[in-house]
Amino acid sequence: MSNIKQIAQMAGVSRSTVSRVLNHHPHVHEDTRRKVQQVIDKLDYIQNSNAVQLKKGRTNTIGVVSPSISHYFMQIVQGIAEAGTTCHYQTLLYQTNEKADQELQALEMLRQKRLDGLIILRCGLDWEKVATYTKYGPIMTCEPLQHPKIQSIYMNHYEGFQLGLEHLIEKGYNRIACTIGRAESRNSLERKKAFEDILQTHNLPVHPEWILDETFTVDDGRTALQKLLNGNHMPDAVIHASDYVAAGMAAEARAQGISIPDELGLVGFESDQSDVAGLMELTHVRNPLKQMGAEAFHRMYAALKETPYTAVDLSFSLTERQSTARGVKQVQL
Amino acid sequence: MSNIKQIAQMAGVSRSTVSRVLNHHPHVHEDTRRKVQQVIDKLDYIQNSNAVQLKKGRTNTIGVVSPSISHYFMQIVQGIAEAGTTCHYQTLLYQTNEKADQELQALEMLRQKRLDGLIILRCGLDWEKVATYTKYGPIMTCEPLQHPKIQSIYMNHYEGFQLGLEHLIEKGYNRIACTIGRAESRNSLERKKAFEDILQTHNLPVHPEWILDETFTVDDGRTALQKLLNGNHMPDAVIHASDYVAAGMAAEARAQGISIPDELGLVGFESDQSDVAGLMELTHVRNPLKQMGAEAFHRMYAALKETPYTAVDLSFSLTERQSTARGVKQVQL
DNA sequence: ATGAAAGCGCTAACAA
DNA sequence: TTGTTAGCGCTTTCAT
Repeated sequence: MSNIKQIAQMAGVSRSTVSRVLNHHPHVHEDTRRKVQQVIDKLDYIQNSNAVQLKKGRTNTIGVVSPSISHYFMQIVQGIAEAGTTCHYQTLLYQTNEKADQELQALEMLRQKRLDGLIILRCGLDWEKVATYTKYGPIMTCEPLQHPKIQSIYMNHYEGFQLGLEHLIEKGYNRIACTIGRAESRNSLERKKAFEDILQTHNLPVHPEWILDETFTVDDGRTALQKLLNGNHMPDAVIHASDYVAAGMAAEARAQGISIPDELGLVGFESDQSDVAGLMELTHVRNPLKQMGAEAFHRMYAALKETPYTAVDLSFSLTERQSTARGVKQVQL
Repeated sequence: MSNIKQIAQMAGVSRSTVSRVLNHHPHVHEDTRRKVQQVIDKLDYIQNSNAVQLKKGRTNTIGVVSPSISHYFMQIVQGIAEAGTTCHYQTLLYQTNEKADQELQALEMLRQKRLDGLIILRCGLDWEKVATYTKYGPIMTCEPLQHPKIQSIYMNHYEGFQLGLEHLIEKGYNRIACTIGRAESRNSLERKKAFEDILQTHNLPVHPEWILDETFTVDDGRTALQKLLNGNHMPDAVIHASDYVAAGMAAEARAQGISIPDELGLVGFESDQSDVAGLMELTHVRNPLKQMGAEAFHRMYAALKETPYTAVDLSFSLTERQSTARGVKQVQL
């Protein structure tokens, strides 16, 4: 392994000059530059970045803390990594499996200066504790959070639900139910609020029994439909917080002989770019996760460079498919 | 930020002694150790790993080159990362999007000593070129490859197809077709060979038109069924190289009023732990990707430590569901 | 059991 | 424009 000293010797210059060539400094004579470059090429020399980093006090690496490698989070990670690459930043992924010790490990890496900054997608740790690490480098999160020391890049799910609801209403559905995920999560509360607000605005009924929480899986979707069927009133449409739940409800509806979209309209919510909605011909709202990751990185970059940065607004989008195609010839699913 | 010098001063010892405490060396007096440790704790000191790495000449980090963040590859990555963590190794993910420059970048990281080793999941580069980098650290791949300098951790897909085929035959299907992916990929060739071998062994017909290649998506599965229906002979079962293709065929069969599993048995192939097979009640063969990742890491670790290691055999498994449940009461999907 | 000192490979003030 | 020099923070012989 060659080093800067050897290059200097062979080129007959000092190490500083080699360093200058390496770092594209101005004020290096063209002849010298060329001579040094020749030796560099000949020896196939490359900088030892440990040494560079030690000297410069940074690593051009940011860490990303993710609870899992589900497509949901990986979309965000991809956004971060792609944006990072263009700015010559590495992305180091810490998959925690929601374990506190894994989360702490990532924080410690920041402290050890192996990371210039940290983006936390989800974290079980107390935020005050996390905040104590901001003295070692900037920390951001993609969870909704209000904290003076931790920036939050986060989408308001109110708007996502609003988009889906307005689509349903436009299509003429007027007895609308919804499924949300964890009852008490911030996203769910926002969805619930959107649900109530939008329906009220349109003078549509809001039945408490039409808000079904703790729904996550395909099976939950099946069960949810049964609950609705056993209730006093049956809605004519359901908006979901997940494509999987929507898919489950679609499958169950088919089993029960309920026609989609005529008797029941369905809107899913894509949060992981699985093909489920396409497979089941489900209209759904899309969460721009990759853009969110890119946004997180750019904010991190600005913080690192102490550069001003204006946050970009991210928005949901809706893809219309068979499950709300009312009045259109129904294709057999 | 405190450093070893400060600790040494405050504890009234030399830097070497602090280093010894830090690295749990023997031959440190218990009193000294305690005294030093107190100062360390008090100052909230932590090693600068750049300096440590510079000194030791390694980084305890291995790189993983993946073409995408699809669940398929991420499963392998997760296996690598989990195994790595237990051995105190970091995993750095390079998502290449199949771009040569991204692949090269990962190789360069190895050369720059930012990585101790590299695991290449997929790579478009010429393997001879890749092999030139083995002088900077061990390189392994999860692609099938015979190369003196690059180890390959790889599963024989012959066995996977065999498993599925034997299941179908056991269930009494005897006119079996198959879909494979890219016609000329190594995996496909192995699958094709398995298909021909197993059927011949059981004296079952092998129609060339029952081998459908270039099938990847849900839509391909739909089209494949139509092709079969338009052919001279209709099989009574189809084994697939992908759950998505199988799902598409299932959906199309339903649309055509073909009963699954009675008129048509279906076996999928899970290569990415999506829920598609579950959603569509598909029997399928599972690829143990995570274990494969773990195996790759352990081999890498052995190479790094120059320790002998015996390769572990990985095997496919089959999950039986509705789509081959012949003779069993059929559940309405 | 402990310390002194050299050096890992590099960068950047400062001097020339 | 180039060289000299002093570190960055740490580990590790070699003495003692």
